[in-house]
Amino acid sequence: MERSTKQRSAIREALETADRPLLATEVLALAQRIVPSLGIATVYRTLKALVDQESLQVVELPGENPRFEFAHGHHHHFSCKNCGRVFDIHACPGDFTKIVPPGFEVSDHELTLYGRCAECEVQT
Amino acid sequence: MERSTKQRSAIREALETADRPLLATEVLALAQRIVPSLGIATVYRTLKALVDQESLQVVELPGENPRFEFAHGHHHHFSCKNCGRVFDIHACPGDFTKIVPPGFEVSDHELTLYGRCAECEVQT
DNA sequence: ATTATAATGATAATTCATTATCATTAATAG
DNA sequence: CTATTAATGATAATGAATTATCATTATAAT
Repeated sequence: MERSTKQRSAIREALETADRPLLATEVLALAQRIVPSLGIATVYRTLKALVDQESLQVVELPGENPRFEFAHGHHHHFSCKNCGRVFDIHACPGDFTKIVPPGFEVSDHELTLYGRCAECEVQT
Repeated sequence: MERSTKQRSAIREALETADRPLLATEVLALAQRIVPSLGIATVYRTLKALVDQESLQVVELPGENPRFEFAHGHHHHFSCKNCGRVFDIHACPGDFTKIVPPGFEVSDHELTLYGRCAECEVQT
C-alpha cells in the first residue's frame, strides 16, 4: 500500500505554497526547507507519480525544463526575465482560429508572456 | 577564408525550400536529397554559423528541440499534431499587457497554435 | 514491539542532443 | 596544376536532465 512520508508532504507543501509552476530543482530547494535531507531522486519520483495520477500538470516553456503545478485547467504563463520565476496568468485571450491560413484547424494554443514580475519591477 | 561548398548550399537550399522552421534532423534529411553523403555534424556546424551571423533564427517550441528558419522578425507558429511539422503564422494577436496582474510588465510574448495543417486536414 | 516491505537517498547509469576530434577530402589562391 | 588549409564525415566525447540500482530507513499492519 502507499505510505505517507514527510518527504512527500514536503513536496506537496512546496508546490502548494509556491502557487506557481516549479522546476524539479525548485521543488527540491523549497521542500528541503522542510526536510533538509530530501534527495533529488525522491523529488523526481514523487513528481512523476503525481503527474501520472493527474494531480500535477507539466508546464513546458520554450527552451526550458519542465515545471510542475497542481492541475487547474487551461491558463497561461508569465516568465520573469529578471528572477526567472514563472507565474500563472488566469486569463486567456481566447480565439486564434482566424489568424491561421485557410485549411488549418486550431485545436489548442500555448501563450507565454515575458517581462518583469511585480516584485522585480519594484526593486531595480 | 570561407569556402563555398555543396554541403552548405544544400543546407541553405533545404531551409529556403521548406519555408518553415526545421529541426536539425529535418535539415539533414532534406539536404541529403541534394547531397546524400551529408553528415549531421556539418548540419550542426552550419546551423550554428548561420545563427551566429544572424541569418537564421532559432524557434523554440514548448518541450521540443530547437528549429531553424531564416530570420524575418516577430511572428508565431502553428504545430501540426498530425504530421509534426511547424509552420509560420504571419500575424500577431498583438497586445497582452492587459491580462497580467497589477505591477507586471510585459515586454514580449510567444504564441504557439496546435491543430491540423491544411494538408493533414484534407487527408484523414 | 515486531515484521514486511514501501520509500528514501546516494550515486551510477541512461538518454539524447550537441560538440569535439581527427584523418581525409576538396575549394581556391597563385 | 600544385599547395595550402578550410571543410567534411564518422564517431567519440560531452553535458545535462532524468531514471535505475540497491543498501538502508521508516511506515503501518499485526
